[in-house]
Amino acid sequence: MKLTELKAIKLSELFSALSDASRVRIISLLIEGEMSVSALADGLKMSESAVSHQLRGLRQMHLVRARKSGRQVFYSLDDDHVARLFTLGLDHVQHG
Amino acid sequence: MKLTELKAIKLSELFSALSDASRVRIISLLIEGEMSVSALADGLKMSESAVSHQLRGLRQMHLVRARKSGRQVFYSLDDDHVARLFTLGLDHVQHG
DNA sequence: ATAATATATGAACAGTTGCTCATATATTCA
DNA sequence: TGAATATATGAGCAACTGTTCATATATTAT
Repeated sequence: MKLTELKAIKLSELFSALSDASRVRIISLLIEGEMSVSALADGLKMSESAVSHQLRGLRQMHLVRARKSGRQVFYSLDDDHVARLFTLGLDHVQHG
Repeated sequence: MKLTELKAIKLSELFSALSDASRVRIISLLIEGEMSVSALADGLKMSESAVSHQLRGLRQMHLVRARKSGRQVFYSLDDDHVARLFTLGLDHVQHG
């Protein structure tokens, strides 16, 4: 399969979004449903700042979307490709 | 989905293996079939040293396997999870 | 208005990454 | 044996990453 350099970069950027354990754990929680920044921070025992920084990256990659409600912001997965990549990868890690 | 820290790390390591454009391009060529280091270097216009360094990482992640023949080493994808992750990701990049 | 809460953001810093260059190892050929 | 070829590896370095800390913005409550 011949890949243009641009597509190779885009593809690597997509995988980069999942290339950190903190982000993987964030995704793993969001698979259950939307969650606020502080709920994520609590659940992952990370600082809210660190979570917020990571969410920004995930947002920019269109892997998550934000919904603001009052002073909270609820994040959820942007589309099902994300969950499919996640579970396919998990498959490889667990068995393969 | 509750992930242990260990699985989160393993999963992020898997995605890290695909988080660089050079490695993505290597995988894209290996999807066609096995290829020697120098053929990869030629096809990708990378130095053989750089390709070899990247192949080592991919080998350690069990994404590619090596077959030695004479003084050449032919690399191929280690299992089909790799190709599936690749094409699913490409899907997301092209449409989604 | 002021204070409190939830999130976002910038700077800075340690750790990591991917390359180049030099060198080492392994295999083939003369 | 010695030279040539194919690949691997280590050091070194510039670029990137993920966190913390301090601060900013936005919303709600008093």
